[in-house]
Amino acid sequence: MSKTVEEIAKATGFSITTVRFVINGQTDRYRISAKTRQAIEDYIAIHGYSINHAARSLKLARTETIGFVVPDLANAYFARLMAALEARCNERNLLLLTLASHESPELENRAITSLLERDVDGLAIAPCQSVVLPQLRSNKTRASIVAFDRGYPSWPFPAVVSDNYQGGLEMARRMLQESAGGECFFLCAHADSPSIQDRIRGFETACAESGVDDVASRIWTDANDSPDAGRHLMRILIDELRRPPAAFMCSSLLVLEGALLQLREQMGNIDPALLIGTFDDHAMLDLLPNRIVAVRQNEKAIAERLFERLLAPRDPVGLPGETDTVPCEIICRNF
Amino acid sequence: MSKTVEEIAKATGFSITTVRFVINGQTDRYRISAKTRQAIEDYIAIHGYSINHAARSLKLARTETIGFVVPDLANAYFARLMAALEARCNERNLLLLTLASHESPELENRAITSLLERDVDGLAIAPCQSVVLPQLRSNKTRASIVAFDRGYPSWPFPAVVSDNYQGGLEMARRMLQESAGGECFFLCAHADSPSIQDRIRGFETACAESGVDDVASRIWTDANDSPDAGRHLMRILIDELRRPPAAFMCSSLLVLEGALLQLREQMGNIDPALLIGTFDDHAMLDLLPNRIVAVRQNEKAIAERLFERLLAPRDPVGLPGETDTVPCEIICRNF
DNA sequence: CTGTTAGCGCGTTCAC
DNA sequence: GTGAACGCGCTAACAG
Repeated sequence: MSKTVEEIAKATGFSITTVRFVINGQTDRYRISAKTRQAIEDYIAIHGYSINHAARSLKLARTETIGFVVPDLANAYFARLMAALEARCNERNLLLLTLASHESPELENRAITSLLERDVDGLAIAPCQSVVLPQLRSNKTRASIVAFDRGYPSWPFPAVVSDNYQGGLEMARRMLQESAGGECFFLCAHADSPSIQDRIRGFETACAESGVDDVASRIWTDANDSPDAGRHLMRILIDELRRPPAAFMCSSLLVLEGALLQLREQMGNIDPALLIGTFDDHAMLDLLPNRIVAVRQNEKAIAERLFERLLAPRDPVGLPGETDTVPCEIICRNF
Repeated sequence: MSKTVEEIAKATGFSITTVRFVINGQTDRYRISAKTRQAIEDYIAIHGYSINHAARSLKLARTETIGFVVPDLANAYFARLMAALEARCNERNLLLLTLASHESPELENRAITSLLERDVDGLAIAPCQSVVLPQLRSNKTRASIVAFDRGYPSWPFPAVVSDNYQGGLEMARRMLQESAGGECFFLCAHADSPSIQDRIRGFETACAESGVDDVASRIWTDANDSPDAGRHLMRILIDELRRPPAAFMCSSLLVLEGALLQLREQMGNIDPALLIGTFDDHAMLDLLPNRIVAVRQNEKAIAERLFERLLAPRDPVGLPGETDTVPCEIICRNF
């Protein structure tokens, strides 16, 4: 298997050019005789042909690859996004190169550098920092660059993000409406990220609509997105209230997880009357008896937009960079 | 940014060789003068250097990449495995190319073909079929090939798998011991896969130890691994028993999810006394009040073994292919 | 210490 | 219809 064009040419006795025309299906255009074509096709059917992408890429200065940098694939949202993007890439015979940054600027930079060295044709990044790697800025880089999930204003590239403001707004509205006495807290991790900021603004707007006067006391933030952050936030919230909250929403599933664990640990159980809200949906939420409001991001639509931007020729750096905003879906359970 | 070696040589006035020695840090070995080195380093500090991997790969017939084919990254187990493997690869400056087969033989074949064309140095595959793509068998393929997660006997490559027999055995033992009346059912999806077969054997052994006479009636199987399979299996089980089971275990989290949903739908709620067992652990299981036995596979150890085999030179095909078996961990909740 | 050269496999252009 | 030649950027071997 896996002959090169030259090997096939030698074996069949035809020239490299002829073999190439057959392989590339340009047999009509160059009037290759039917039996020549047949002979070469037969040989390939038996011995196979495997293109050498390194050589092709070197010649064409194009790799047919797309780079994809995500914070964490254990996050179901990013995993689904990757799946959707990979499907698109497959259709166009592009190879998707997925790397994880684990929310570490250093790993993110390594990933980007590595992908640029590999000369990807497009590069989609969910940044975990506001700083932009100089090589990305450079107009020498051929790749179309797109940010997603987090629209840092400092990033001079087009971005594709969920409508986090709308998500926060609608979730908070529903929570405030359902919650006895209109009590609702927001436990926020990774609070410096632009998408979380938008969610907070949505929450604040909903609170204002409902006439909540002390919005600031309703919002509890932590830098890291993790179950530990959720535990911590829930612990200090309970300490402050001297009782469990009647309703709370979380900025991510990880925070929710930690918050619920803390609640159960400290209170002995989770009150089925507790009203829960969370960003990102997860099938396992079905297993809780509580009323739950979940905001689900539309991964397929996001992947679609990303892909379009990735295929488009690279924008000249320096322009503001348009932002595509994709609506979220609100999912309610047990209401 | 991103100059080539030749551009740097031309710009600094030194030869390509000299520039390369500086870049590769072989400046001492070849006694490059300090000021030459400094001049070149200064130039690179300003203008940058980005290696062209396509050219390098073409020359060296080596790409510094590892291919990784998994059924589904939405499965937390594979996502964790990918993370562990990626970490190893990063250490050695290898790029991990991850593709998903979605349990489709066709997509799996596309993925493998694509990675072989890309000339990966190593290729780890969790096969979803017993058939082996001819190109893989061919000794022309340079890559070290390793199977994992599913040890199909027909695959002539080394394999790394969890000790599914032990996992099934220990989980079943614990379940039978805890369950009132020793009742325990096993809901199995993707039942034709070798790893599931091993889990079933473990279950059967534990049943035999406990003197269960009608083991066959305890095992319920489905071809696909999905929540729908879980729902279906639970529905026919309840139909058969004319009551919910006292204890059951599932071959995957997806099956568990479906089974619990079905249970709640049909019974109105999930009895907190229900004893649950499942393969693969998930943090969200913490949220259930039930006693739960979960088998957690050791992703880090598996990634380690995979990586070793991947780095080893390719085995001549035809040999049986050794199998590395990695023990699982049993996690008990609420006991 | 530094420079020159050949060739990896492919796509393209031009000549027969 | 077919063949030959060049060059993409890099590495390695050898020649100073």
